Amino acid sequence: MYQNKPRMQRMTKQRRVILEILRSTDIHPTADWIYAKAREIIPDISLGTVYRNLGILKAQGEIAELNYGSTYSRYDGNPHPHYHHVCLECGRIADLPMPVRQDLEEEARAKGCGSVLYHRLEFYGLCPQCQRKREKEG
Amino acid sequence: MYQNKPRMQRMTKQRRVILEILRSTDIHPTADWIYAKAREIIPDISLGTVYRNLGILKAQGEIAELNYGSTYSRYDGNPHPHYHHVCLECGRIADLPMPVRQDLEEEARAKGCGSVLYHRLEFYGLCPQCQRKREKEG
DNA sequence: GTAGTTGCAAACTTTTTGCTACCCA
DNA sequence: TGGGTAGCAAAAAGTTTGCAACTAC
Repeated sequence: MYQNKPRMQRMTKQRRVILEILRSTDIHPTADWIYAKAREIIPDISLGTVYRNLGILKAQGEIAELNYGSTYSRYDGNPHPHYHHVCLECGRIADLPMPVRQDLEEEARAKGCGSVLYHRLEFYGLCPQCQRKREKEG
Repeated sequence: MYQNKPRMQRMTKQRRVILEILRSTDIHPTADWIYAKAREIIPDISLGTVYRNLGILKAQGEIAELNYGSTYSRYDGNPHPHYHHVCLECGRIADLPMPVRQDLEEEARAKGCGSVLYHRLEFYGLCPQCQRKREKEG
């Protein structure tokens, strides 16, 4: 939705350290946490560099970002459980008319990672409009 | 994770309008969009009021907020598809060792809401640590 | 050598909050 | 009438960006 994509990449010390930090933990850290860790190794690394590299690594598919694809929240007037389709092109979010699968929660509970009160499921792809537009443009 | 929860609630004109706007659309709008719509009805409503009421309505379970429960992004060093468990108490995010269900994508595609390239599934509840803590505290 | 990258700092965006006046129950 | 709520504006929090110096290839 917003990202820089230079043509060629360089493996700088900063980028390598950020990637190593991210690969050596499973806590799904925030940019700030990564920044603090990185400073233990490169004391004068800047937060801007951390963000820039996270963006590049994400664009390369080396890492994943856990959010809704945007910096702001969206609100849903329907508080009952249901699934969503999110368009990667225009950001449109649509309700999906498919039944909520309670059996997924059973399966998750069985893994012993804690209690499960509810779940959320989102499908990412192109909405019908953007699909059509892409076909026309080739 | 952060929210105001007054004991008693009043149904003000502002709150009613915000709720009506949210219930009368299916585009899953942002706070700003709701603010613009609300101003057509209550010209001097403020953005702060919109945010405050969205928070209250959410706490009451009248509406839902579509984000990760926090304002910042989290990063995952593992870019391969997998599911997460999010703790509602401490915010911890854990990887779930369960297989990715491609059949869910098939089902979603069949609904005709667009193409589906991948999906995301998160389970919300208490992590083992917070579960134990709650048991001890009664 | 050169184009991508860095640190720094300022800017930007979204959301929260302090305060006083207000108004719903 | 009292306490939750509104508007306003300033602050906070997270993220992005312009720029000159630097560096990996």
